[in-house]
This record gives sequence, C-alpha cells and structure tokens, in this order.
Amino acid sequence: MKKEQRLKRREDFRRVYQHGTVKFGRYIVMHLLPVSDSTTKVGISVSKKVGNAVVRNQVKRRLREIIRLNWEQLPEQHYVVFGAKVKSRYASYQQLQTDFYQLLKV
RNA sequence: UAAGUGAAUUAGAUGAUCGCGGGAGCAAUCCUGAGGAAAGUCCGAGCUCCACAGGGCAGGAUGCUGGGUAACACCCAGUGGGGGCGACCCUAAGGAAAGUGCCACAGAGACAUACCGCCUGUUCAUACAGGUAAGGGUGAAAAGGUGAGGUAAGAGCUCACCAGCAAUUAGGUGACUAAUUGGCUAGGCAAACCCCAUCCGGAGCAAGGCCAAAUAGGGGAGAAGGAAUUGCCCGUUCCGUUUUACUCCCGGGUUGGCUGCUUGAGGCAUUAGGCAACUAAUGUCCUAGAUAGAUGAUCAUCCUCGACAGAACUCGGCUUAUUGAUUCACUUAGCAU
Repeated sequence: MKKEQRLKRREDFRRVYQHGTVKFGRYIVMHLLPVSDSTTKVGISVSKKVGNAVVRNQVKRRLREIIRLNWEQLPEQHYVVFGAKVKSRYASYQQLQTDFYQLLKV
C-alpha cells in the first residue's frame, strides 16, 4: 500500500461513516462511499477493544497484506474503511482472507 | 543424588518470493529498521518556554552511617533489629522529660490506679482503716526477669547473673561496638498531629521555533484602580485615573507543512584507582525516527518453535508482567571413596 492509496484525514473517515454503506462480515466490517474526484483510498480501523498494541498491530498488518494482494478487486473511485471486530484477534490470516472475499462478493 | 540460596546470559536462526518506514544515488541498486521490560507514568535529571531584587509564612519530599552520581525516593559498602540449621533474605531504622492525642474488647486499673488475695489494727462477728504489686484474674501490652536473703505481709529493700539506662576509657571517618564503674529506674504508638535536620519556582515536545493559509481589528458589562512576582503576605516593578489601561462574558477563525528529532551524563575493549557502586585515561564503533503511525504473509530445514509484550523528545532508576533454556558461585542432607 502506497501512501497515496491510504485514507488519512479524520474528516474523510467521518464522511465514510456517516454517508457510506456498511457490510458486515464474520471478522471485518466494510464501509463504502463512492467519490467522484479521487481514486480509491483505503483506511483500516482497529479499536482498543480488540487487544493491546501487539495484537492490534498484528490484525492491521494482516488486513493490509490482504488489501495489497487483492487491490484489483476493490471498486474504483471509492473510499473504503475496514473495521476489525473484536473476534478478529483470534482469526488466522486465512480466515480473514476468506471473510474479505465474501464481503467483496456481496 | 535431592532440596535450596545468590548472580548472569539468551529472547529463535538460515534461505526463497511478494511488500512497508528511513538514508544514499540521475537511475539500477545498496545500507538500515522495536524491548528486557519499549509497559505503568511512580521518582530523578537534561532540553524548551514562562517568571525572577529580596524576605517571611504555608505546603511537599527525604529520614541509621559512610561513599557513588548530573540528580534521585536509586546504587554500593557497613551498623542496629528480625527470620532461616545454613548459603542468605527482610528492614520508613531521627526525636516519646516541648506539647496535644490515641491505646478497641476484656479488666479494679492503659499512666496512675488495690477487684480478689496477703498482713496489721479496731471489733464477738460482719465490717472499717492502714500497709502491700509476691500470687489470682483480664489483655497485644500491667510495677524489669530468674534465684537467694529479708519481712507482720511484701517490695531492687539487699545480693548474684541477665536485660535496660547513664558516665568514663579504648577502637572506628561514622552509625556503633567492647570493657569498667555507678545509681538500681513507673508503658506503647510519631506509616497520629507534631518537633528537629536537609532539600524543593511553574508548565511540558500537543514544550518551543519558522513558513503558509484563514479569520478578526468586533459587541456587551464592570471600572478607579489594575497587573506581574504561577499557594499567601510584605516588599518591589509596570500600566492607568480625559472613553483608550485592565478584568469578565458573548461572537468569529485555525488546528496544514518544515523544524525540534536523534551522537548521547552513548556502547564496547584494555589499563589504572577503589572491598564495591563508580571514576579516569587510551583505543574503537555509530545502532529506528514513524506521524491513520513503518517489521507482515506463504513455504522449506534445524530441536519440541515457545511467554510477557510494540519506540513516539532523550537519558538514570524503581515497580509490575513473563516462557523455554544455559552458565557460574555457594549451602544443607544422604551415599561412595
């Protein structure tokens, strides 16, 4: 994931949460918002409920890896925010990946 | 061999593919990239800004001695006390004749007191008066303890030993220790207030600096005094008393980029000093700097693959969490020689 592919500003996150559509998976939550003036950007959110800093980092890295390898499958010209559910701390890489594919299909 | 005590080390490795942060380079590419606790934010400093002639009070911290350090509540070496057969471990350990306060329940009595008992006197007797801390009972704690003498009964009343106190002498830088002598003595709690000694400005990298953008030069109230001296007072300084100083309230705007940002009371080795903590000299090494926040995924091999856990200005400590090993020194018990 390059820097320009990331969603950074607090304002952008708020827009996606307020106006976007939501899809729930087993371990992940996906927020989608179509935008006209930008390419696709992705943000990851892992709350402190998931675990301590080590656990949160692990979940973030796995999600980032999955997103990087499947970048082509994401919709174009969208802001996407992935949120990790509390269960995700027990999920393996494969489980997260299958969850990710299912969310994209729906 | 078993049980144990005290230290120290390590924190998976190697290779392949894809991928991320930082640095160098025109580029290809190369180099580099989390911990022993990075944690808790509990102490102490550096650094930055604010304030600062000075004095006093309040408040806080520390509390056996000597040393180490930039500093500390930390470390080292000792002293006293407590625990363990021992290696060793624990210890907020100044002052109780400056004052105040507290000592539950029980008990006659918790700091000045005779409940039972014992003895003496008066009395036929009950009872009363006096003496008495040896015995009983209560309690965490009750007039130093044990033995002997002594006495109406007793009591450091007398003596011996032990404990405690004071003085002298000796040793030690000192906490203190030892010996001798003396008078034989009326609790505990200061992690209760307090007293004594020593030390102490405030806020923190979202500190602070630069650049850019944006908004505003506003409205209302108080007002002859106000502000600074970051708790208070004295003192000092500054501004204002002609609406304009100043204070409070309302309203409006900004939270982008660069910098601070990693070379430091730094690590390692040798030598010298010191019991040690540590210090000095010389040589050598450069080892993260992100900002929605960089270390992952998959596979193979080795030996079973591991716990706690993720830098956010930087150091020195403390405390807490924790797996599997390895090494060294020592103690006790048993067996063999």
